[in-house]
Amino acid sequence: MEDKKLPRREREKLRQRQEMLTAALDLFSRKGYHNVSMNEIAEKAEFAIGTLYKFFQNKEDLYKALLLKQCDRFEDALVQAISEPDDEIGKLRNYIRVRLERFRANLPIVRLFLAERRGVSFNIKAGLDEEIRRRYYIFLEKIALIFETGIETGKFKRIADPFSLAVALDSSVDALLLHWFDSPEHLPYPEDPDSILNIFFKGLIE
Amino acid sequence: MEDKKLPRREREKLRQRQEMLTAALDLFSRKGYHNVSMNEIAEKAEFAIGTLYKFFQNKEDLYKALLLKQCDRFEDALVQAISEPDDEIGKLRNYIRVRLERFRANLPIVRLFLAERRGVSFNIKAGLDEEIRRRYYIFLEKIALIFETGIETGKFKRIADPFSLAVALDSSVDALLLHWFDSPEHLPYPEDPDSILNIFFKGLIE
Amino acid sequence: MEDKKLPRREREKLRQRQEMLTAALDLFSRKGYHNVSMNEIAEKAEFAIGTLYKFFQNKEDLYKALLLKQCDRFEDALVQAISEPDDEIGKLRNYIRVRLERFRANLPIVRLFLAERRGVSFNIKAGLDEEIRRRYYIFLEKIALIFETGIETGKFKRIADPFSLAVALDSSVDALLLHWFDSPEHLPYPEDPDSILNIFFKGLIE
Amino acid sequence: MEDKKLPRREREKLRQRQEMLTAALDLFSRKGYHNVSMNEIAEKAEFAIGTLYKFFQNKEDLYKALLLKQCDRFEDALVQAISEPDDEIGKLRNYIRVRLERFRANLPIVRLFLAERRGVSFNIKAGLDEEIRRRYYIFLEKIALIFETGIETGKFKRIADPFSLAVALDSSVDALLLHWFDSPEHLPYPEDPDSILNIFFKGLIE
DNA sequence: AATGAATGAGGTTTCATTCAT
DNA sequence: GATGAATGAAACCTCATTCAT
Repeated sequence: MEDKKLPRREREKLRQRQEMLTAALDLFSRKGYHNVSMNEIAEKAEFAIGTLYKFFQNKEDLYKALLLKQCDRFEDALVQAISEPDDEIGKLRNYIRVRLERFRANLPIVRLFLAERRGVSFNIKAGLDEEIRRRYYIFLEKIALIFETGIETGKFKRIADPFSLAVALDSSVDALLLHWFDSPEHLPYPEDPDSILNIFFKGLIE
Repeated sequence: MEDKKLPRREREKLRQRQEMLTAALDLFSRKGYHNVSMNEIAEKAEFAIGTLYKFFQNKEDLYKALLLKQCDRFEDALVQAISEPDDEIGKLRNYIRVRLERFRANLPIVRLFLAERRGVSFNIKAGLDEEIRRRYYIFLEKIALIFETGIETGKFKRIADPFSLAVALDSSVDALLLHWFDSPEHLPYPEDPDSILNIFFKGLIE
Repeated sequence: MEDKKLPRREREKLRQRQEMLTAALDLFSRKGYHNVSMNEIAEKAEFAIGTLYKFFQNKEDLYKALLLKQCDRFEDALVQAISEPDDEIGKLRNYIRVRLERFRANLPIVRLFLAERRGVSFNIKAGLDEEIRRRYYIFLEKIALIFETGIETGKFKRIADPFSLAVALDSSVDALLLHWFDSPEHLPYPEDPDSILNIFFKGLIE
Repeated sequence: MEDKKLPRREREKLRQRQEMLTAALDLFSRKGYHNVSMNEIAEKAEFAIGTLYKFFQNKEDLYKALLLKQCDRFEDALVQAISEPDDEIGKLRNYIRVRLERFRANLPIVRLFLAERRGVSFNIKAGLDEEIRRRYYIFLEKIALIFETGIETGKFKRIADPFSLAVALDSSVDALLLHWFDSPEHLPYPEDPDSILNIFFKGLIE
């Protein structure tokens, strides 16, 4: 990005911060927040523990920075997926496709998110889960808007309120992908986003 | 139940164990496994720490007992809901209704489950998450069977494979209810199971 | 002994105490003082833990009673061995023979003694080790007396002061027997007390 | 020694480790393994408990390091004592003299060894006692070799097998020195190694 | 600015002992 | 008198955080 414009010192610092976050991400996603020590992270990142604390006030802060950064990347990718000039069905297809890609590339991180989003907000005292849920809600509204538009333009039937549809679709995508990746033997591989979308498009009855 | 038939000593022990589990459930579900200490649980349950260890071999054991017990209760209620002599649509309605009831009564526990079921489950070394996922999978197959039967008897269209339908329905119910309870202002209250079922029944298109 | 004369109640109590001591001896000698719990002893003796505490004020007290009782038995056997109407050499032979018998029958207890007698008096705050060393010293003087008499009657040469001889003989018997029992492959079996006695009788030089 | 050549940091670490071991030795030898807590050791050594654990993985590890280090020092001193160019009698004299010195300087440690070597060794789970007994056995064989050589060169009579002689001599030295130091009033002070050696050299009879 | 040794609060767990029944 | 459930002090050990170098 515009890193080039920063003084060398600043760029160097960003690079170091990045290395710490990368090490932390790997460890957290494999072992969980409480089973990773700051020393472990420092060692993997090849910095002294003191240096780690120069960049992040404490363990929680590091975890928070890590998740929010990943959150950004996911959001960016998904928002782009549903922003491309396409009709509503195309947007939903794009959204599912990007979701699938992200799952494949980042299953460990995805699990971290799900834990924060759904569960007990294990891990952290500060309001990280709040923040993540808030952003998640904002994203869901974007999906809801697709349904809304589709309904208003007559492409979709109004079978439920748009936000509920967004929640249902999104959670189904999550759950189906998790099942596919956890136990591939129970489900056919979703080569095609439509295999998921059809569940909502076709209707079971009539 | 039949506790009355047990000798007084045994009944007393069960009651104590129950009090410990109740205290633990409350704490675990609010703060997460790693942010609750055994001393805290003992104090809340108003027992000495040593007494806690008389009833549960260690912290993990306590957590496991807690979750598996709740798991049993949920399963029983849900299996009963889908076993009543009813047609496929009726079974699904019952299932959603019972789910909703359970959510209302036990939101904290539900969060614990979701954490173990979905992600991370970094909470525990032993294979508790495995066990819970295994049981969850078995339950999903029961739901899948309802779809299967419905399809074979011509009540449902075969818009996707039955297990995928089960996953989608179940995760949607979870997600919708969580949203309803977390932020009631974003969604209409699901007075009627059909408000959820219709998402899958009607079909968005055509 | 004169148990018969005691009232039934008293005899019963003695029998119970005996059972407790037997259980404790087995456990202590196999696992060591600190690796045996009072509950374990109570369970093995088939009494309630409270009953154990009726008989012995605390764990230390139990251990003390146990060791002193065994001490008595050993002493009695050894004192008898050296009291029989025999000359000095015969007495020493008897003494070694009884020692060997005791070793064979009670190696675990013997180890407990040695620990208290030689070592750090691990185990116990109270002066158990003092008491045992005191009694051991008294016994050594009896052995010393044999040497003394033997010297005065011209049977033995005065190659060292009698108490030193007693210490040397006794510790050698201990050490040789321990070696024999621990690693039989390193040493010939002492079929005959003289194989030990000769070390002191014959003299290496001249 | 060559500590001077080590970087300052390393020397500092060694010094700290030494202070911890010294504190631990004093406490263990006075109170026994199970009656000393890690906090106690840390406090006596004037370090935080965490620092103690930086140097030793756990309590057992500390105890082990302590004993094996002392073992080395003793062995070195004794092996040197019997390696000097001297005849067999001279070697034995040297050996007893060094033993006596060590006793005077390190009675507490000696007690720890005796505990591990002789009995119980209930102190520790890991095979520390095995290791110590193994090394002790190897040392005894060196003493036995002196007797063997002395017998073959006609200096000693073959009054018993050489290993038994080694065991008897060594245990007698131990026992006599322990008695001298514990209760000086019972025995003459062994100014001269020969006062012990004569017990084995002269022969009581004939 | 970077380091990493030192810290010590706080976690889990055990077990000798008491005391209400 | 016998019981054994309940107690809680105290043990071992970890790890987030600080600060002198």
